[in-house]
Amino acid sequence: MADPKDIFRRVLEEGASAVAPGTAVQVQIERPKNADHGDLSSNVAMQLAKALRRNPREVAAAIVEATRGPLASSGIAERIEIAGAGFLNIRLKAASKVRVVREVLEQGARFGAGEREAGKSVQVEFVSANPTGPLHVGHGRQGALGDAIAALLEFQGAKVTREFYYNDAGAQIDKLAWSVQARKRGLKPGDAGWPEEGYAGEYIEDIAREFPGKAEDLDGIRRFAVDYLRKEQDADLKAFGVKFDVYYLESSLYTEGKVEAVIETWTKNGKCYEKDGALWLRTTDYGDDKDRVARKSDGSYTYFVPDVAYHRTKWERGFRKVIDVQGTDHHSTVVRVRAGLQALGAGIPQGYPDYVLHSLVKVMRGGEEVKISKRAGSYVTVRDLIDWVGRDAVRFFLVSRKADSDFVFDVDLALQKTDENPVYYVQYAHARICSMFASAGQDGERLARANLDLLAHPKELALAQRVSEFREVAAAAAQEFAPHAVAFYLREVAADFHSYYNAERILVEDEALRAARLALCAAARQTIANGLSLLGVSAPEKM
RNA sequence: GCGCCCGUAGCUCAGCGGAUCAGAGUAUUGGCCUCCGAAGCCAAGGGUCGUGGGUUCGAAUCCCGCCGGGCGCGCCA
Repeated sequence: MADPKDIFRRVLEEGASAVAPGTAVQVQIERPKNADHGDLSSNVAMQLAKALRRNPREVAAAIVEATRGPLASSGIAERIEIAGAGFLNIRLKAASKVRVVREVLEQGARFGAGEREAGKSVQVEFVSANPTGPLHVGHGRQGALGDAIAALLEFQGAKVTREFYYNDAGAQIDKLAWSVQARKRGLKPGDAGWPEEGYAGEYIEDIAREFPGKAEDLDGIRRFAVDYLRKEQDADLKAFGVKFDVYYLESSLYTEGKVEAVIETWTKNGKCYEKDGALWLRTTDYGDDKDRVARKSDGSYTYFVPDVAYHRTKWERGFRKVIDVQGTDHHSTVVRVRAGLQALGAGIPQGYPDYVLHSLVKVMRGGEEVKISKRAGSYVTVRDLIDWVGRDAVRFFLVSRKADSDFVFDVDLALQKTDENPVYYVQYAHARICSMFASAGQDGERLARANLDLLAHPKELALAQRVSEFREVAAAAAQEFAPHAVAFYLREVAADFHSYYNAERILVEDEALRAARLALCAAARQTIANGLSLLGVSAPEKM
């Protein structure tokens, strides 16, 4: 509540309703980049001017008049200034900028947390790789994104389930088994007798070599290969720092009759019809371009039926908010799955589930693109990236761009210029502050008692204000499923700290001033640690 | 051909429910370690925000066309 931004907003809301009774306006507050425009700014006068058909500056003047009293009693600023076309700017008093430091020290790891999703049961499904090969960089992007989105929602009070869904019995698995069998028999990709669309990767050879049974034992090979690859994926995820609460097997949807049940419900609702020997679902009733086959003429189901059955379980398990993190190559399934859920007539909302689709990662090496495909034999794996640049760098890097932007991972650059990865810049700020405390001593009592009014240097006030932005950054990132906003924000906190550190000595002789400065630095450190934690990146005390 | 996404500095990318939005990093150039960590700081140059229209007092941001790129468009998963 002590956030000056909220106070300013309330003051302006009162002012706006005094000047223009009955006019509904959403007051927007910005933080101007240009210091000449004060610390907080609003264009509410321009918005009202439109509704009132009056000159924006006149409206602004009226608001200034109406808010004089409330602003003074709020104590956050001396006065409102009118600028430009009618902007309302205020300069915050140092005391109100710096107050956040005490809150950070009190709240610790909880600083920045919100209640937007309090009490909600949320599920984030991501990675969901089939056990047919090692995880590739696309899975890495999903892992980094999904885990960060889950953490952001938890930070807003949600109870989050991280879920991994995989196909353990379909045609892909058959191909896997045949490929291993062929390898076991000494065949190589391209040889006569090599399975069509078989997996060519070297890991197939590894599995074949380690399989203790005979090449004729296809079922045994299948079980062994799936088990082998599941373990490998688990190890990769562990190295990546991602943990799942639930692994959901597609095969269970069949064995528990859930796929059949979906067809029954659709049929009962009159959403199916027979044509050309197949059973079709009227997805066009829900915005699809054309109807889709649900049960093929050979009696088997198309993939989206179990997909719908799976999402039905999400709804039935009580998840009212579900986020699926997938590559954009899956975007055509969005409409289909949603349509299928609508056709169940269970009251599932139209926009259920939410999707975060990320563009596929393009890996460049030696100036050439490395093709990413499970079916191709050679692709860059998550494990490769971790080995090359380290877990922290991979996670920070993969999450520091918005999901739908094209992503070029230049392996050579990552290899050669490890030190220039943004993650080190942020971690360095954290380590630097830790280093100061190593020489100054950790004394929470002294920090808590520090007289924050001694902080008056512009860079101190700038850092304090930056720290106070963390709450809204975390809240917005959670709402928009956009962890990259946190990554960008952390760079700014680090920049403000580094700049301050170079401009002013922190460990000064004056004990009171030193305590105040250390308190500010401790707040910055806590903010960086909290932010990095959301991204699954460590905050090292030494580097 | 249709659908979705993208096009912002040499490069990698933020900003996109309009105004105080022309930004960051990197690269280039020039400064800063007898002093808390130089993995840092300070400064400079660099962009008609793909393009042409439209809406608006005001558009990188909203709408339409076009150009360029990506991904989908199966009784594959």
